[in-house]
Amino acid sequence: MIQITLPDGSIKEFPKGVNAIDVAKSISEGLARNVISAKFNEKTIETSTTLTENGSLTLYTFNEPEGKKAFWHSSAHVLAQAITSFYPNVKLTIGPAIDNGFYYDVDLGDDTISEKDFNEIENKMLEFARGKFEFLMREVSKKDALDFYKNQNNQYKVELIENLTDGEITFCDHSDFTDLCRGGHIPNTSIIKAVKITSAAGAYWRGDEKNNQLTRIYGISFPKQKMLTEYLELLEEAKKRDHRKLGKELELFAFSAKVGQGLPLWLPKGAALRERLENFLKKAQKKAGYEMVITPHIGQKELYVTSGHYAKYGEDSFQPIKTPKEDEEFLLKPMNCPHHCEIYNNKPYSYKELPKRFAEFGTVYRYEQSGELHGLTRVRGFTQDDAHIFCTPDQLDTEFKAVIDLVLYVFKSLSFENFTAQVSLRSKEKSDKYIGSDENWEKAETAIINAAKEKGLDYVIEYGEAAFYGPKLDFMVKDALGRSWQLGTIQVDYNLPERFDLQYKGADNQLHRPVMIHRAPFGSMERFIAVLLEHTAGKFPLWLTPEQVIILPISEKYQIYAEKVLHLLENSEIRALVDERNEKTGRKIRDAEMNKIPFMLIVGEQEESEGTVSVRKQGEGDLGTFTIEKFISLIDNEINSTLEKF
RNA sequence: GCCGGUGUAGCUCAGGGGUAGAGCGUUUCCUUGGUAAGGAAGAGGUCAUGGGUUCAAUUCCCAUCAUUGGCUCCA
Repeated sequence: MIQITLPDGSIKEFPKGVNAIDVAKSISEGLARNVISAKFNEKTIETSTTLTENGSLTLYTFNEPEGKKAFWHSSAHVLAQAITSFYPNVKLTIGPAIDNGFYYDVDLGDDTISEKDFNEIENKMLEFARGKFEFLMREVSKKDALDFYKNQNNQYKVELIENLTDGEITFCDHSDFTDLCRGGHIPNTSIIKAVKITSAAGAYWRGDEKNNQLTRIYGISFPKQKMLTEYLELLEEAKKRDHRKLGKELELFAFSAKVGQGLPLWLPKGAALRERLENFLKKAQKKAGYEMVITPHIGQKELYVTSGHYAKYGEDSFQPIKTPKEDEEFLLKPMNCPHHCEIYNNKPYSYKELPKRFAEFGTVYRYEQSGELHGLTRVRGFTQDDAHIFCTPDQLDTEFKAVIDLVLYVFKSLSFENFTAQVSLRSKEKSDKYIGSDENWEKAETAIINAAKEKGLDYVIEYGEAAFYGPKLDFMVKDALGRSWQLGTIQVDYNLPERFDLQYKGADNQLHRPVMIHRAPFGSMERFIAVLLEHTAGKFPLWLTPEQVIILPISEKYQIYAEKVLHLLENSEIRALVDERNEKTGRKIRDAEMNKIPFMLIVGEQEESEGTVSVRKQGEGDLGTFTIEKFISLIDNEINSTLEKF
């Protein structure tokens, strides 16, 4: 007998050789039916794996992430089987489960797969799934494994196996299909009831663009048809929140092929929205001791040679601007920091004057790869809510934490609760990507990690995500489709102060090197507004929204009263407009609801005679009759309750 | 930049080798109304751009541009 500890702490005895399904059966038949994956002593196992020693066992159904992973990983095997049946010469590479589904990277040689083929792949997968094939793991010697794939001329699997240790190599068989596999499957293929191939895309072998490009086939599968339908509906819903669609509908921004790709045009409503966001941050920054500065959009090439940007990005960037004077070259600024360093260099500083905090809504231009451009989230010209703090090494910790507070304040004011704090460090390998000494890097990395810890941030560490001059603390927020975007960022930099020879005079009457913090709570106005649009589905907080109130006269007779109400609201700094169209009230209400204007004021005979307004709240309905003063204070209260002071 | 998809009216989209359609919006007229679409008539398109094939191209082919799903990249 062996003792199995279950997640609730209970210990049960079983004969040696039981498997996860047997254990599930001992709990309930229903659980046994739904168990699709298991973990034994923190190791993922097959549900059929025989257990021969004491240990703790966790059972997973499709409802748990671990269950989904096994389900989708197993589905990837079936996908590979289906692809192989259509393209016998295909070379399989890797096929993992991902957050939403799975993919398989394959080398199709001269063949191609397009959307037209998805349907028959899905049908084939379901046909195989119905065969109720078990996933059977078996150990294979390194030699046999290599021979198996050398026979198939599959250099990819050979490369994978060469990096594995003999004795730890396993194959998985189901039906007549075999794949190199580490394990973690569902009991059999018949549990896969619904399959959707979602897209096909190019992907480089091992993620390196110097390697062959493979075809990546994405799919998702479910144990119930209904779940697939719901998933597809969810995707449709997410599309409605797409900032590109909302930006067009709400007339916030636009692009023009003539102006150029990745260069957004801000329309009146969008520009006003952006201005309000800027003012919001300026106010908080003023309290936090920042000083606004303004710098030009271009700078001499030499400036970026000094900063190191030219060596790093020069080739792949907007090329230098020439002037009639020979050898004179300017670059569009890709960053504000070099300019701010020169502002610091404008005069000598005593340690008593530090920290200096220079802030600027600085527009920068970066030649992003054409395939990387995406709505407002990835553009070629954008405005950073940038600031650079120059401080003594002693002040670094306090300053860094103060910036974290500011970022958290900004996020809270805009209801971004689901962000991830990411400590972005150097990659452990490719060190030529970075400038500066190891010593400085270590100091900077330690400073960031300590500050994040002390502030109680729930952070993750990502290697290889640092900027080339220093590590970062990034605040990541997801868009409607679950893609992560970096918004706020704080970076510690010991390098640029050296490159620009920044100094201050210390208490010892000696010159010292200041430390620099780069920070942008929004990240960029463009990306921030994009993610904000997707989060709110266009229903911005009242203080931010372009039009707060729309006045709906019941007929043309009440137009004059409507104008009067409008002026009263405008006098109280409320953004309002009158719907003076020749339409019925029902129609005006519908349009205002669709346009997501937070408050509708219906005015007719009754309101005119009483000097009141009839208030309707978007998405909620009739609130009753208010005097204008009372309505104004309703608005003020709502704004004050969402927008705390910094 | 690479691998796919897409580009038709202001917007969303249908169509298809013989130079075009719907809904919404817009304009005009009727209607003057009370909490999610009142009625009628009209205007509006070099079918992204440039080549090619064809008696004939918006439709097929190629290129370019833009856009889009990924990959790579992201100061």
